[in-house]
Amino acid sequence: MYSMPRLKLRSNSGSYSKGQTRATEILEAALDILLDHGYQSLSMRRIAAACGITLGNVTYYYPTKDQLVRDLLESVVQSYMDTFDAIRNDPTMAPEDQFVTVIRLLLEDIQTKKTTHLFPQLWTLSNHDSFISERVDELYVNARQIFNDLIPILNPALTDHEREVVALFVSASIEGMTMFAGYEKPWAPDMPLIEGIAAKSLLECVKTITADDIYRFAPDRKGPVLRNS
Amino acid sequence: MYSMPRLKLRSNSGSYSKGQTRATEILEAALDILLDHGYQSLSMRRIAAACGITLGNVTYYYPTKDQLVRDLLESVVQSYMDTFDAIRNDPTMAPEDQFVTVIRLLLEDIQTKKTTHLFPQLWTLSNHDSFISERVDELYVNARQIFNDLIPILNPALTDHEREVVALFVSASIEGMTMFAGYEKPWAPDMPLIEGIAAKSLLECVKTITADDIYRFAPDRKGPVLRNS
DNA sequence: TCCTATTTTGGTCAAGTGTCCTAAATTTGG
DNA sequence: CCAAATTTAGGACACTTGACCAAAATAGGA
Repeated sequence: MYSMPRLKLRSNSGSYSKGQTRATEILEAALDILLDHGYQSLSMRRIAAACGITLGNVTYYYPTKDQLVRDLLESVVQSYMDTFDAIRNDPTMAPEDQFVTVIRLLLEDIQTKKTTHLFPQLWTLSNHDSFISERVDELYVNARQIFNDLIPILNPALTDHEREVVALFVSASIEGMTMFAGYEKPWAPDMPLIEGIAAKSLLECVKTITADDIYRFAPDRKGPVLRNS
Repeated sequence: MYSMPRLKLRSNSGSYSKGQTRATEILEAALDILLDHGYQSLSMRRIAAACGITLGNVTYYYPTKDQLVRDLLESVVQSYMDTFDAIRNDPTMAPEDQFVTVIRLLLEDIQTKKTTHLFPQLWTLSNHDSFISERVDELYVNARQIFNDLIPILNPALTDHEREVVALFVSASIEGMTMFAGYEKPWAPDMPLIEGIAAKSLLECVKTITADDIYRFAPDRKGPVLRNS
């Protein structure tokens, strides 16, 4: 099983060893507050208190709150990306089984407090902060990569663009479960059933979907401009 | 086409006509700020400024910010519920066409600024506010009702519980598109293609899914406790 | 018109926020 | 062990926030 580290930070702050650990300690505390009490409650003083240090000490490592949040976000994103890369570079099963396994892995991760509480925050912040928006986009591009690798094997007839939209649909479908079957959500007990439905439905989708299905509601054209068949 | 009114408020505040309009004016302004600048920026003073009135005047109608936010949420939820009810009580098409039409309607609504910016906020607030959590849950129960009505027609073999989980999967899948193909999101231009994929995939899912598929990953039992066949 | 209930103003209050600064304490390499 | 670099403490600053209150202005029915 793949486990997601909480944070993966390439911290440049601190030349003494104490400074290194302190810098990560601050980000860990900030993440805890973010998950447990929301972005509203994330203040420099609260972070300092959680670390048992002084406000001035926090600002020594992260002069502005904006910088702290950005470093935190980058660390979080990096930890997810590392996991995705590990999965993608693991050549084991048949494509269909790989596809189903990844879906189940993502649905399992959704059930963690970290993912259930963090990602809606990121989606919200993305709407009004371009820096966060760009980082989150990068993360999802990386997350979809594995689907973009597998779909051409399962359904060679699709064009590149069609495949990317299908990969987006699969990924977004899974993300949509977060608010309903995530950590302590009403449908969390039914996650095993949801996994079964998602595995069957999404695998069937990528295997049998055709350009006719995809462009059924496209207003201006009945098919793609270019086909690579 | 069904249009979603911005707010549907059963305001009890104000006995004079001026008070009635003022109370709605305040909620409208609050919603605008919430959509345009996020919950962070939603302050009593900013609301007052947007209405061109005094801070004290806002607190006269909504003594606490908490009360204002709750009234706003109830009004927003009510506006969506009214729309869902209208759709459900509209007996027009064949079940399959109804199913596809509802999916497309929801995906269209996702593309509005209101829905794209409001719902991630609600999901976030739900994680740390039980009042908001309960209201949002109510809203989604109402939203899934139409799927729970249609699925038994399209697939009579499912038990009540299986049908409800399938309805959840369909609804959650659609919601998941919000962050990727919503208002001004990267995949918004591909929404027509996503509609085609969703319509084909989700209709196929509800028509062909079996208990064997659903319980494929359920650890303790191979099938439901009770079948209503 | 007048009188009462409602609406609006303008201000104060304490609490909390991010940022900045100086001096003390601590760590580390030579 | 010492000196330089780093880390920490503590405080101050200007600012925003939600809540509160008394008095003035307005609205609407009699």
